Amino acid sequence: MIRRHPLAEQAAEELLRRIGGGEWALGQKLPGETTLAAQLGVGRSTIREAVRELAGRRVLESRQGAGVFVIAHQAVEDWDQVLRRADITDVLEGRLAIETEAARLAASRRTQADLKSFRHTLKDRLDAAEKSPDDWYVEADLAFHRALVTAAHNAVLLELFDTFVPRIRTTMIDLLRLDTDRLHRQDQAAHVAIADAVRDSDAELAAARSREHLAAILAVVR
Amino acid sequence: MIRRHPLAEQAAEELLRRIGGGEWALGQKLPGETTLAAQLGVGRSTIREAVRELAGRRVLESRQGAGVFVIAHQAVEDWDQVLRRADITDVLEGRLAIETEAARLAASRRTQADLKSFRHTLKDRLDAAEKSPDDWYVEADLAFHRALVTAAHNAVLLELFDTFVPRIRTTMIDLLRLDTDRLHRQDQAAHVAIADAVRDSDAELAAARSREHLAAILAVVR
DNA sequence: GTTATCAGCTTGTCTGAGGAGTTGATTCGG
DNA sequence: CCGAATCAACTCCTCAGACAAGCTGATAAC
Repeated sequence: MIRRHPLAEQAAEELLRRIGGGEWALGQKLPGETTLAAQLGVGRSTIREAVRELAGRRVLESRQGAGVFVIAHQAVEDWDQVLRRADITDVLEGRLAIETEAARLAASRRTQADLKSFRHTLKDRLDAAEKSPDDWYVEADLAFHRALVTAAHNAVLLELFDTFVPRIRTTMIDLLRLDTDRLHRQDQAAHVAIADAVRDSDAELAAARSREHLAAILAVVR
Repeated sequence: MIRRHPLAEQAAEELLRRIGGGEWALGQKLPGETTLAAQLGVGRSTIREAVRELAGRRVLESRQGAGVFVIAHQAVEDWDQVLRRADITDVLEGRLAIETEAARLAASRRTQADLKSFRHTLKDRLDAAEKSPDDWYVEADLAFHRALVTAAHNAVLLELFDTFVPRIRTTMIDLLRLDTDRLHRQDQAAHVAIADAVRDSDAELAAARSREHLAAILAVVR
């Protein structure tokens, strides 16, 4: 038998499986360390580490003197992982939802600092499009989009965008490998157009232009 | 009443602080367990539990014989917690972004099963609006909205919606306490209207009606 | 120059001991 | 009979020591 995972991790997975299977109700106490150790055939410290791991994942909570309690039936969604596994089209549609709404809000909330940030990131993006390697260009592109979402002044939308970024980044780089220069330069105009609509406080136009731009990317992938 | 954190938790927080502070680069090895234990003035098993906790939070990774390595500079975003702390207006704007896009997509992707689900949840919602306590009504309302997002057939949007639900649920219940019956009955028409637009495959109308409905809720909060 | 070996590191696991906190039954006072 | 104080048994928490298992880089052998 090959053991690629340490015992403590295996024990954690076993416990998580049982918890998910409803063996213990929410808020209920698990058997004691010694009992669990005997049940799984491992030492006490191994069980303790397994419990610690699940505590880190916000599934268990241990209270000295009282016991170990279930506080969630499954691990919190690890969004990085969810996004890594999701279809890229689903991810891009999610991005489209977030960013078009952000563009709409930004049109009515953008500050002078936001507009300055647009000018900055747009210039960087243009420079990068002309003479930088793919990954730099993608970074510059994402910087502008992040500035746009920032201008919406909505913490939740910004956190969502940041969560999406890692997956989007790798996708964009992959896309550029295939389609060498079609996206690069003519895209700059689309980005400027979005920024202009936000500057002019035209919410509908900003949203429409964002949608159009992101739909174009989506079309390439599909 | 002050809650005394166990040493292992304190050690984990200290390590997380140092990692976030950039003391060790991504992928770099931490000092050995014995070294860390001496540094923090605790036993080796305490350090091990701290490392295990951070491993559960996907910040550290330990490889037998090699060492403990940094795989992220901060803990993954716990979205439940982010949403709990965020302004409710920000949360509702996020929901609006997700759901209007979902309505738009649903209009072109809805299946017969989705339409059946609409009829079901709308009926439940009507019943609950007439004669059920607040929390049941909220549950019925959310069930319809979830059916709508499900009909978009996009796993990311559905996960996002589910992430938002806990926070939205408590907010809705709070709202109903204040504003006893103004929202209840007249809202049913708005929900039916959304479902009809999706049934008729009118993407723009479905999105517009969703936006209008959710903006109304947002207006109450603001 | 390439491969084999191995000493010295690392983490993994178990055990025993004692400390600290919680809980529920028991006892005591009214 | 009821409420409060007591306390024993249970729980998790921490430490120390021992040994196993795995990795790494230096050294030796070819």
